[in-house]
Amino acid sequence: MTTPRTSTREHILKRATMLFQGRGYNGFSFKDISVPMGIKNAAIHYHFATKSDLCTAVIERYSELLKSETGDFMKHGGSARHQLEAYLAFVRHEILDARCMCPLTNVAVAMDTLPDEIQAKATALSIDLLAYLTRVMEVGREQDEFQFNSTAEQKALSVKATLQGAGQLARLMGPQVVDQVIDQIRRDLGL
Amino acid sequence: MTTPRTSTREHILKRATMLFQGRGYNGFSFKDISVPMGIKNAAIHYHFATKSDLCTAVIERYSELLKSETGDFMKHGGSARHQLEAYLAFVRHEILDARCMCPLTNVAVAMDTLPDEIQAKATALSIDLLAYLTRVMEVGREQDEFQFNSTAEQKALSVKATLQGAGQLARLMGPQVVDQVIDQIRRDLGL
DNA sequence: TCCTGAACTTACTTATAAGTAAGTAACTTT
DNA sequence: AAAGTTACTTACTTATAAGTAAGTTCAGGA
Repeated sequence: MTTPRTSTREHILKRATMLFQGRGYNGFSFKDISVPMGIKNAAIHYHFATKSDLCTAVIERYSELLKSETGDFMKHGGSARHQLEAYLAFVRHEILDARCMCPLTNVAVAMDTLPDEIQAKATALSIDLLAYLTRVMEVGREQDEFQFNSTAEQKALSVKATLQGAGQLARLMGPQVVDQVIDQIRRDLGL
Repeated sequence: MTTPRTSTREHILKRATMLFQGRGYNGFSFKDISVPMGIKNAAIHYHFATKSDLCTAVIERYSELLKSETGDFMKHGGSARHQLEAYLAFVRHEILDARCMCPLTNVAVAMDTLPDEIQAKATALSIDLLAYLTRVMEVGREQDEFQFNSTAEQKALSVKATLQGAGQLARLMGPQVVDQVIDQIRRDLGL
C-alpha cells in the first residue's frame, strides 16, 4: 500500500460529510464512499460499525468545528459585528464553495427515517447554534451595533432560519441568492 | 370491492404527497403507500409508471394549489397585508398541522439524486413563488403597509428563505419556533 | 351474450442496500 | 522469533427497492 493507512478513517469521514451534507442520509450509500476511495464497503464497517454511527460522527465533527469557531466568543465576548460576519462567511462558504447544506437541514427533512442518535445530535447542535447566535444578538444590541425590537433569541432564530433557507434556495435558483439573503439579514439588523 | 376504484389514484397521490413532504424522495418507498392502502405496489405503477412520475405529479399538484391561492392576487391586486397573512397562514398550517416540509426543501437537499424532471418542476415552482412574494412586497410598499429598504425581490427572497428555514427548525426544536419566526418576519416589515 | 377496456393482482426480475464472518498481510510487542 | 494487533479484503447473507409481464375481475356497450 502506498497510502498511509492511518488516514483512511479520516478520508471516509470527509467523504461521508460531503455526501451527507450534499445528498442527505438516504441519498447516498457506502458504495459512494468506497468506490472513489478504492476500498471495499467492509473497510468502512471496520471504522464505523453502522451507517448511523458514521453519520453520527459526521454531525459530531461538524459540531466540534462550530464549537471551536464560536467558543472564544461565548467565553470572552468581543465584537458582535465581527462574529456575525464570521458566521455569515462560514455559511456562505459552505453553500457556495462546498455546495452543501447544513447537516441540520438534512436531518430535519428525513427526521422520521433517522436513528434516534442522529436526531439527538442534531437537536443538540441546533440548540448550541441558537445559543451562540442569541449571544451575538444580545451583545450586538448592547454595543449598539444591531437594531431589532424583539428578543435576542427570537431574532437569532429568525437569522438562523433565514440562513437555512438560503441554502435551499441557492440550489434551486442559483448561487446569487445567497449574497442577497445575507445582505437582507444585515439590513434587517440596521447595518 | 367496497372502495370506489376511481379514487385510488387520488389516494395514492395524497399519500405520496405526505411521504414526499414528510421524508423526502429517498425517504419512502412504494410499500409505504401500498401497505396502508391495502393495495399492491403494481397498482401504483399502473397509475404512475415510475417513482419519478409519481413525485412529479406531487409537485405539479402542489404548484397548482399555490397557483390557485395566489392567482387572484397576481391578476387583480388587493391588500398586500392580507395576502401576506394568507401565505403565512398556509405555511404555518403545513408545518404545524400537516407536519411536513415544503416540497422545495425536499428537492433541494437531494437535488443531485433526483430525476431532471423533478428538478425542473421544483425550480419552476420556486420562481413562481418568488414572483408572487415579490409582487406582494411591491404592492405592500406602494400601499405603505410594508417598510424595507432593499428591492422587493430581495426582500421576498429573504422572507421565503426564512419560512423555508422555519420548517426545518420546527422539526428540530419544536413547533413554537414557527410563530416566533413568523412574528419576526412581520417586525422586519415594520408591522 | 359476447367483447372490450379499465383497474387492478400475482408472480417475477434485477439491482442495490447494509451488514457480517472469516481470512490475510503487515506492523508491533514481547 | 513467536504471538498478537491493526487494517483491511473476500465472499457472503438478508432485506428491500423499483419495475414488469401476464393473468384476473368486473362494468358497460354493441
